[in-house]
Amino acid sequence: MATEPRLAFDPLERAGELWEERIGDATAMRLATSIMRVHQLVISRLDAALKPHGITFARFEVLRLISFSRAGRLPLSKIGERLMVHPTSVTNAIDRLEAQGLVVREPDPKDRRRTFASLTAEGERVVEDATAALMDVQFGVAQLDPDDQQAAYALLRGLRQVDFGA
Amino acid sequence: MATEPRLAFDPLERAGELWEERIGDATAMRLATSIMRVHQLVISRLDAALKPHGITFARFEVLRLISFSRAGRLPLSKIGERLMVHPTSVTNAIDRLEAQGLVVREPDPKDRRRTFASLTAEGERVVEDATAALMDVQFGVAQLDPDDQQAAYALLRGLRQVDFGA
DNA sequence: CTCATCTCAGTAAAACTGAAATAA
DNA sequence: CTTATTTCAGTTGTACTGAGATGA
Repeated sequence: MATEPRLAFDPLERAGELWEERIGDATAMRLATSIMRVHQLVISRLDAALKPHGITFARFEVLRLISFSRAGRLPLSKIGERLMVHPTSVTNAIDRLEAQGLVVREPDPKDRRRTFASLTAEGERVVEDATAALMDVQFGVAQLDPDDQQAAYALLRGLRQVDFGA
Repeated sequence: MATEPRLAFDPLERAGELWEERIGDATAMRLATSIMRVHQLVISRLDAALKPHGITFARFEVLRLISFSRAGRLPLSKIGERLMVHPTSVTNAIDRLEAQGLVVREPDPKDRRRTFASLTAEGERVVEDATAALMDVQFGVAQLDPDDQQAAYALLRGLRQVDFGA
């Protein structure tokens, strides 16, 4: 995980200071590098919490999305759209989940280009257990109190304007 | 990049609503998923800005760190410590940068376990051009004004407590 | 001896590109 | 015909594990 060393100073803060000495304003650079680091920390916490359940966070998101669907199944294209991932990434994720016995593919009789994915009984069990495991670690953001979690979400939302008609 | 579809609604907001209907409080989940998405967007903006210069953001960070060093060179172990990446990842990054002619390895005569990395003339040119390119795109966080960039950095810092003696 | 530094070989998960098959 | 959906084959960049060589 490469998180052990724990220096006496904050490496990102230090990088920001050097940047300001040598180059200029470091505000944007500090935020960008902190997003990189926070992502790395949070994803490793989530994947560690999910490891006993045999899935990664990316696959959890697929399972959770299917479990939320009204009909209990979703076309792969819809999964890619909602999760904002490439079609080939969906194919790959469903391949792996199917090999694990957590989802099954079914053809759509009404539109034979389409393939549905739905959860197996085992998939339903895993998604429930995985959900509990993620809530136990507060989704890797436990160091912030709920007000700050909400505030951080609202601020980061501005960086996702491409995701909604803003 | 998988950013084109641009739905009429925000998929993360929708996921949060479903979570609250079906499971419960979605505050932590919303922040965690938004960190994943924002990371994906920012890294793709940074890598796109750097592509004409032949490097990724991860490699840019290595070049920038070396260029900031007093002696113009750093032992690989120091690079890994400051960038908080695994030793084998440093070896790999330096391998690639060396193959590109942007850095050179030199042995440390005082401690022959160590290897220094320093920039070539071409490496110095590339890091300056790349820095300008990143500032042109405001490090991929241009959608936030500087006050919000600063506020977001401060909030995210709480998630990095493992990085400093907090 | 232990410990630090670096490298190597191999693995893994994810994202991408380009191209194709199928069917609406 | 064009377009949508999914898949396939292959590549890339990164991170990891385990092991080893070297030397302080």
